[in-house]
Amino acid sequence: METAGWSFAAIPPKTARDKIMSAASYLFCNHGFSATGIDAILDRAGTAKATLYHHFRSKEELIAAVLEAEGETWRAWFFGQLAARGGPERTRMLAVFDVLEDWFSDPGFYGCPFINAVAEFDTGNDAVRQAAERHKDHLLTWLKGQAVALGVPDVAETARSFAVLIDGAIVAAQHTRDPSFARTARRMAEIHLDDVLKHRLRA
Amino acid sequence: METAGWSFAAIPPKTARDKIMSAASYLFCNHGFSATGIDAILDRAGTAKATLYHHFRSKEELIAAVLEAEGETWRAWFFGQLAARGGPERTRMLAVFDVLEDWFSDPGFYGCPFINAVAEFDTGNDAVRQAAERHKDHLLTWLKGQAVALGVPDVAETARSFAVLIDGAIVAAQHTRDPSFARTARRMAEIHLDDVLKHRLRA
DNA sequence: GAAAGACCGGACAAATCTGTCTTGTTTTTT
DNA sequence: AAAAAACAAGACAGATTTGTCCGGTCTTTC
Repeated sequence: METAGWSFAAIPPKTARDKIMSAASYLFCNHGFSATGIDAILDRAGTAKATLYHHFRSKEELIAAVLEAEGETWRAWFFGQLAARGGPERTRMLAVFDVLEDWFSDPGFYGCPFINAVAEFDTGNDAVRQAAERHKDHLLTWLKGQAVALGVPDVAETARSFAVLIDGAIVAAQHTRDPSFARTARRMAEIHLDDVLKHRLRA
Repeated sequence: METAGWSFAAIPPKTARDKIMSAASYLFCNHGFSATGIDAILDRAGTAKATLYHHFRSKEELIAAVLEAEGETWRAWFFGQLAARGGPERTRMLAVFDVLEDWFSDPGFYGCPFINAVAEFDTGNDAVRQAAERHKDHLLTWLKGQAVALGVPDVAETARSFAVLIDGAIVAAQHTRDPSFARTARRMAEIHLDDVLKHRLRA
């Protein structure tokens, strides 16, 4: 059904644990975490309830496992796509928005699981918030590395700017189902880099 | 407790209907829509269950009413803040990010209710998605009006760019609890305006 | 070949969910 | 003052929730 490769739900499941993870990923991400019941996951996975509670102590632990797996799968796909693209440093850094557009264009695109999870649980759920923070740290680290390679004067601020653009593009694309918001974000990233690198030449 | 004025939950409730709306706003926005039960709303509101179902046919209708009221209250606050700020056109358009920073700085800030609602329900819930679209249309209309007043060549693209920056700043501030992402977004808005207006001078 | 673990199917418990209904009191309107 | 609407308090129904447990089957591993 889905062959995009950025969702854990798309990985062909072999063991019962994988079947549960795959079904839970799909349902959590498409219908929400609270709204998805254990029974619905079991139905979709075709497994027994005892099997689920053998592998996961609670629904909360299953949610954490799904978020972890979704993040890992997505990052492997995302950074893999980035690594496959060549060109000068600047082009490779801006390529994040080209890869984002591919992501947005998938018919099964449901936004960022971490953004969605924080939005749903929000106040008081530190486990979810910390998982989202870890995920975003991976991205920020990569962005900082690229910024350093580019010779950007304020590395942290450039990484923050890219993070804002990425989050904004994700949310806008999720709401409108219009993948071209990735290009809108890309244009702003371009002029941001022009701006900070121009200032560097002046100094 | 909360005096910020941008949340419906902060309006002093008088009638039982308002008490229900206020309690529902707070709980929905802070603990999630699905996770908040009718009984929890009743407890917080101090009203009877029959009263709730006298005013709202179902929980779904209550959610819709809360979203509508939250949107209306927020827009009244937001555009009121913007209207109170003077200065040249450019400054007033960029002031959206100053007002956003005030919003982010409130201890009770829980993100945008519409972003959170779409994130939670996502697939298949057109009512929520359309409510979010209506809300965002208000903002886009205002942004386009400002862009026209500024003499921006591509009004639609500038409005889209601002929308991406606004959504991105909201999400980043919600995740990190760091209001200064509004300033990061503002800087990119500045250079975006510089860029499009410079091109206009060239032509 | 035997032991161990993974898995199925479903009953079961206890709590919680949304929504209805009844009875009676308070408030507002006419 | 009388009629009408709003509200409180809570019982109740029916469905659904998470999580446990039991008995039997299959597959892997040593």
